[in-house]
Amino acid sequence: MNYWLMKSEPGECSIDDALAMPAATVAWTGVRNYQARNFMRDAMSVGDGVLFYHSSCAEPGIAGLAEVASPPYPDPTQFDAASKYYDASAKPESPRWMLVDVRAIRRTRLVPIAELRAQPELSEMAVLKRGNRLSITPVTAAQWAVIAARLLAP
DNA sequence: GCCAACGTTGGC
DNA sequence: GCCAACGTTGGC
Repeated sequence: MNYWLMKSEPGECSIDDALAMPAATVAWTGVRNYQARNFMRDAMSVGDGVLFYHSSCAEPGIAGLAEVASPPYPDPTQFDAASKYYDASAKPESPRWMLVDVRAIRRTRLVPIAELRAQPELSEMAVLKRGNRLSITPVTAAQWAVIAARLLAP
């Protein structure tokens, strides 16, 4: 079992949007970074824990808990000429972009990035590293435990 | 809107 | 394969 932090712009898909979907599940479309793709394609397993993070918004931070809900499969938006994620070089017989489904479990209080930075135990979190731009980053079991027990406890 | 940081592109 | 230019991310 692994743990991940996945960024979503709430204007595109917030934790509440995800919870409102059938089975509270969304296909994680639109990732166009190879490192992030490789995490989904090669390293994720169904049931992995996910911190649902709101980015590029007024209050960036952890907004909910989720889990990986499918094996990897081709991102359908890469083949859709009408999509902003269209990739003309990707063909159905040779897909370039893979994704997983993510099932939202619950909304949490908003844990701002500044609060994460204030936790010494989280100083090595990939998402907090200087210059980080990855939309999907690994979370260690120890980091997950700190967040779950201290920051997200009722 | 600013800007640091980093990924990608493409000429050579 | 190098590397400058460009584009994107994302917090502030």
